[in-house]
Amino acid sequence: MNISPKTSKIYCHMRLSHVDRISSSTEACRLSQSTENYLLSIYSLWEEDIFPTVTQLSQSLKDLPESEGIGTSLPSVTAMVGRIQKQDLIFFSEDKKICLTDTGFNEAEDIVRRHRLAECLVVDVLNMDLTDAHQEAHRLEHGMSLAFQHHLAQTLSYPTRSPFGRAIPGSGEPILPLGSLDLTQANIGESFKVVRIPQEAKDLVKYLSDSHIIPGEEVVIIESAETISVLRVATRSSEVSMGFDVAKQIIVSPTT
Amino acid sequence: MNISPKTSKIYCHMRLSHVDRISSSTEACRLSQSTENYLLSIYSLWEEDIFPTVTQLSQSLKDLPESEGIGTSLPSVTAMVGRIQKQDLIFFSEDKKICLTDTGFNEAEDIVRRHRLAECLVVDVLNMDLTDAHQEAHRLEHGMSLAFQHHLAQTLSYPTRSPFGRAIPGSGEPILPLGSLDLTQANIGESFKVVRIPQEAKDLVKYLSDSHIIPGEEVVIIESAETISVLRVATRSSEVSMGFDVAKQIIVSPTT
DNA sequence: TTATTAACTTAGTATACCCTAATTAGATTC
DNA sequence: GAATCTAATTAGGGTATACTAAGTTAATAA
Repeated sequence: MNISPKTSKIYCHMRLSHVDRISSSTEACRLSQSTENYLLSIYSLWEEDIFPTVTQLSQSLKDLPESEGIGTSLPSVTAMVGRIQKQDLIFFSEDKKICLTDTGFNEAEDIVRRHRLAECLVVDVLNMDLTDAHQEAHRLEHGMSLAFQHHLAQTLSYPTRSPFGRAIPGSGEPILPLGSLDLTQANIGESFKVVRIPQEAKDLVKYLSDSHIIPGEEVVIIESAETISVLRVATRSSEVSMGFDVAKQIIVSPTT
Repeated sequence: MNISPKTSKIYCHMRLSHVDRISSSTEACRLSQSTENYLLSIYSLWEEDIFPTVTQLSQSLKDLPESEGIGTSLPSVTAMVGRIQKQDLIFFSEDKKICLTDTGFNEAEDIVRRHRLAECLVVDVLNMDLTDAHQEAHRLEHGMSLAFQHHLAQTLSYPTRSPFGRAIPGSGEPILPLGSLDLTQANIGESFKVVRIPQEAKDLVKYLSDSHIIPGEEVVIIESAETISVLRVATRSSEVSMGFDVAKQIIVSPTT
């Protein structure tokens, strides 16, 4: 099958109204932490227009902080996915891709919101290093009640994006602002505002935040050496280099 | 055996230097949430000079918020206590009372500190209701890293007591200030400062905080009707009544 | 001293996770 | 079309946690 990712999203949602109706029954008890992790991963991939296979999901779970590779063997993931499927949070498309049902999508939005609000908490309130924010949030997210979430959002004046630039579900913010592109696509000499940076790799996050390449800051491409796939970027404070693979993960939008 | 509780505390500590030395070996991985809950309960009881039996512990675990009675059957507690004992966090005294080893005591202090700092967070930073603080903190405590703890303490200007008046371990604060007593022991007409109030029963917490009977506030006993075991107390804003059993749980100290 | 009770343990299960190793299914390739 | 390779599952086991029901032990009471 070869539907474009965007189409798949719509397809996914059309599907679920079916699936969902079949049995959205007994869900009195909260989801397990493991289940929450799975939904978080699946949602994050969905934001990148990816509907993962079991193998891909297993791969992406390995990137989750705190898990340290535990619970990510293929059989474990298969079994876990089976359990989550039984709870009607996900379903398989015909081509074996994992998709969120309506219920699953709502639950995923909730856990992602908690995660990103927690990131705001540790960075904006507790002044912790951006480098640790993702990991800390990942530990905290499971213990955040709905009331806690609301009060936290209020305290933070209803943020719409995480410190890494990820949209907080329910805030009305689009996943990416219109017209945004990754750094490799940005024109040399033009000024761009950083929208989003990667969050998993600690070293990278440290490098970027030290270089003032964080959401809200302005950057200008100075030089793009395609042969060696290195980009040279001017930031507020200095000039830095980065490989294309890293640049691809940095989303910017034109300064209007 | 009939050692007084205070004596027992000392006894306990003398013991552990033995016990601890035997095997303080492999504890690379963090404690399970369940274990943390057990240590929290045992530590809280210890603060009240109680060294619980398995049955008492089972009882006190039922009072923990969020657990909703789950995991508190006698066989479950017996088994769990056995596991925790194997980790050298607790041991049994000759008269079958559960005591913390040195390691266990340190771990317990840590989890209690996290719990009480979390209570400060939800009340002082997020402006949540005192009524919910205990429960919210109980959910959050497990996800708080050491770094998070430190930053939180700093943000809160290193508090020494929880919003309910419980001492935060490591802050140097004594469990109870010298000369403190419970409300039933307070002289009529004298002014006292509230030190500590109960935290578990939500209705009671609501009643007390609505009546301005919270740590730091001043109260005066107006009347003690022993025959009906009812105390009449003047607070900053009004006069309220309470049974002796409740008054016993409210600790005050003389206003010097 | 025996009967009763309270406190605790053991037995026997169940569930939610985790793993490695072996096998099947599906697609690709020769 | 048979060989191969990858993706996914099944097989077989393990741990931590939960339960009910059926003992056991120790103290108390008759």
